[in-house]
Amino acid sequence: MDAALVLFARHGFAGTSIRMLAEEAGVSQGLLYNYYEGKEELLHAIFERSIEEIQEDFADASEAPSPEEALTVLIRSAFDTVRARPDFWSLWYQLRAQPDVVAGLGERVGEWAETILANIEALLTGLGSPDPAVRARLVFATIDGAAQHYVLDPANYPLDRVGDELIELLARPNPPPHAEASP
Amino acid sequence: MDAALVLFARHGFAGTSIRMLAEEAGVSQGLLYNYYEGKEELLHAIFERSIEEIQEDFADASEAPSPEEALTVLIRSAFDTVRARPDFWSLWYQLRAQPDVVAGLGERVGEWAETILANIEALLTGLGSPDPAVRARLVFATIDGAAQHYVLDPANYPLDRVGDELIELLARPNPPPHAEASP
Amino acid sequence: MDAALVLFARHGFAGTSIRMLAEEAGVSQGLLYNYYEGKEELLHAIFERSIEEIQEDFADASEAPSPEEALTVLIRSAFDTVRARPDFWSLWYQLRAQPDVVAGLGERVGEWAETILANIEALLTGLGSPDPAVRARLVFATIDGAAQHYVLDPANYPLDRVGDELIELLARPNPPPHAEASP
Amino acid sequence: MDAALVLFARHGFAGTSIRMLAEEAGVSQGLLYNYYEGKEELLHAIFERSIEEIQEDFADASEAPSPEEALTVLIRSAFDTVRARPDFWSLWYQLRAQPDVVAGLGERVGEWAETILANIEALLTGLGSPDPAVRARLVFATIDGAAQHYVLDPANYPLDRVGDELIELLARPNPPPHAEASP
DNA sequence: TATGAATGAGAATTCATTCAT
DNA sequence: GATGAATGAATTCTCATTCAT
Repeated sequence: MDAALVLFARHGFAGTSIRMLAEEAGVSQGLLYNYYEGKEELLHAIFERSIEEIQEDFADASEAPSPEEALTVLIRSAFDTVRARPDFWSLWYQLRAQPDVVAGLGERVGEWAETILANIEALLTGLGSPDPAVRARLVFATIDGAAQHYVLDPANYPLDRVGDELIELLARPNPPPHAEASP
Repeated sequence: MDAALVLFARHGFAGTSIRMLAEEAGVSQGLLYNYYEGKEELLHAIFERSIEEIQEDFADASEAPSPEEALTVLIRSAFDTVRARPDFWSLWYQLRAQPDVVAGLGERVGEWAETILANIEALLTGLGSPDPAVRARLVFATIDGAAQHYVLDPANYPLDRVGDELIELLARPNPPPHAEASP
Repeated sequence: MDAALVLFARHGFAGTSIRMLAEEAGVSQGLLYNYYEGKEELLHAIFERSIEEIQEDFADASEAPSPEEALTVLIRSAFDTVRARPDFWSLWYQLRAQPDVVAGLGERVGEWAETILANIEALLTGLGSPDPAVRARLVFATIDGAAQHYVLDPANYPLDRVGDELIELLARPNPPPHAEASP
Repeated sequence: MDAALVLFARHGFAGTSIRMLAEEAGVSQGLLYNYYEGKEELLHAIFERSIEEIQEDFADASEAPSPEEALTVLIRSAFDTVRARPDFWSLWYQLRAQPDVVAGLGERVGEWAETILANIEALLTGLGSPDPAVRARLVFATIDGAAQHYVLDPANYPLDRVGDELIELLARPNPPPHAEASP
């Protein structure tokens, strides 16, 4: 699975052949079929495992004492999971636009975006954000974009500092509306 | 090329066969080879054309009177080009992590990220941003993330409102440092 | 036809495509079909023309005053025709072992070997050769072999001197049998 | 490889398709690619094997006690190898004029002509031949020509008798020059 | 006379997959 | 648990040929 994840991430799912997979893993092609029914099932297995791991990464976000800290934790753990599993995320970013592949991946996949978005929105509401729906999308877009930029160049991308900046900017309690009207 | 772009975006480059391309375009498979040496060259041609179109989309960003407005124009035109060519951007988002594909695409491709990032950074510097390098990455990440979220669901994603929010938040002149210290 | 002959000689008949032929001749592929019904017919035409030319090369062999001179003329004209049309002979040497190609070339082709062999045999009989049938094959083999060696390296092969040597050795009247038994 | 050699010899290299090869060998087309990277590599393998076999055929030529016998052995073993491997020689005679095919066949191929020629020349020098360079070419041409004529019609061509005649004529010690001047 | 768009058939090649061992 | 021989289908690509212009 590790070998497969690397190849899928690098050459795409359709661009990776069984021969490549077997070679990278150092086994015969036939052996793959003792463990997985085919390429799709292997992808499936990778997703099952990765989703569980990712859920662990995100597990403790809800225990934070304040929405502010919860948002901070959420952003940090998002970046942590990207750093821990760049190949998986790279693969996901490639595949998520292909409906036929996503469809074969089970229902849970693809829903996490909605879940995370809803979480962010709830937290922003808790923070008194004026337009939490739109701002949640903004935060989510930033997380997603930064994650990808990191994945494209892990050695140089300052993921932490971008994360801190994002938290600084958006995970702060909003001033009450009337404060804005002050001259 | 239009037919190919649609299929590439939907099924991925490797996941689209010559047969599919010919069928979608309503021609014989052989005819494709009269115009392109193969799938790769077709992809190449799509990129050449799209890059030119995109450069037009971004052409007038530098003529804005102030950094504030320039940044606004840049963000808006980024979202405009995504709205105008969602299939191309979807394809690019799928392919940009595959080094062998990107390598065959010419030098210009892949450089635009650096160019845009540098532009943003320069404008933020002009706006007096405290850490323009990091903040530029933040802005760019947000643009990229939002563009992808839009491309994944163009019918429902509130791209404009996210864009406005981003501009509101970040394309504003920064208050001089001592103002922050006020209680 | 000249262009085709060059390509056929260099890449073989089956190894030469219509596209190559059209390119080498500097015309469109379609135009070829205004003049020839197809690749085979083009080959046919090349053979028709070449056979006529070759028959002219050999025409005056029968007018020689003596078998000795006739054989000399025959050998010389054989080498002359090779020198004049190396591409054709190269092509023929490639194709003559392929029954399906030879079959499509008309009856005359392939018979010339028998004709030449019979001529040589008759002349050798005239010269009093002890075993004209075998010796005719020897002479013919030498002509054929030398012709090919010349065709493979026209710049360096001493075709004339090999011809002279062959004439010297074999196109001489044979001494009457009893002379051999002397001393 | 045996099946391929037969087909290559009969229909030419370019004229033999993978399908024909697979059918003749009684395997699927795909299987061929488990063993050879393509038609060219198969040809390559055939040549590698054949060259080794041929070298064995010629191995003992140098141990002959006299140049006369050595030349006899050389001619006989040349004809032996042709008789033993007519398909290979037929194929070689078809291909040797095609530079691109020969180029892909390794350095050894194509050199044997020079080697054999040099051998013959050395032996003829040993026999006191007046112009060994030219006469060696004559002998080699005869061998080559006769071999091809045999290959074109193995059932009827009197290869042995032609060989004997050649040996009789040319593999004899040359009389010292002054003897020729005797009346 | 000449072109180039177009095609269908076939060639070369890759692929996912099976199975006996 | 592991292999490698084997396959059939699909994929990429080439080819000879046609035809409207």
